[in-house]
Amino acid sequence: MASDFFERIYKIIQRIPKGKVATYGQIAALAGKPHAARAVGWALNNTPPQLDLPWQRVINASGRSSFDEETKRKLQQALLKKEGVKFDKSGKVDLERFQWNGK
DNA sequence: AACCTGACTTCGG
DNA sequence: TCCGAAGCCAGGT
Repeated sequence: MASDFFERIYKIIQRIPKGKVATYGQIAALAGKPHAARAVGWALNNTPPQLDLPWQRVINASGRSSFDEETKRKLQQALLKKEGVKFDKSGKVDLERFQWNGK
């Protein structure tokens, strides 16, 4: 578990400012592995809750929540809305506007 | 080492 | 918009 890759991912996610979002692929790229989007998802799914990571700010390349269950999608959207991120009717985020620039 | 699964992404149809 | 297939990475249900 204690791989550098994970450490980098955690740090990167913690750098995402409130009111902004990032995609799995983007995080993977910042972590040094442009094609490890899936691994990022795996990492998040296995992240200890006590780390208090803003996981809600991580969404897929379509600007949507990747959860199957609607209850979880709603939760994620609710948390983001509270931070100022807006969703359209279909539950999509305007990435052009809310995606974190990486700085 | 091989095989499977997954909070992914991209391309076609 | 929706679905399937292929490519990619890490860990082991």
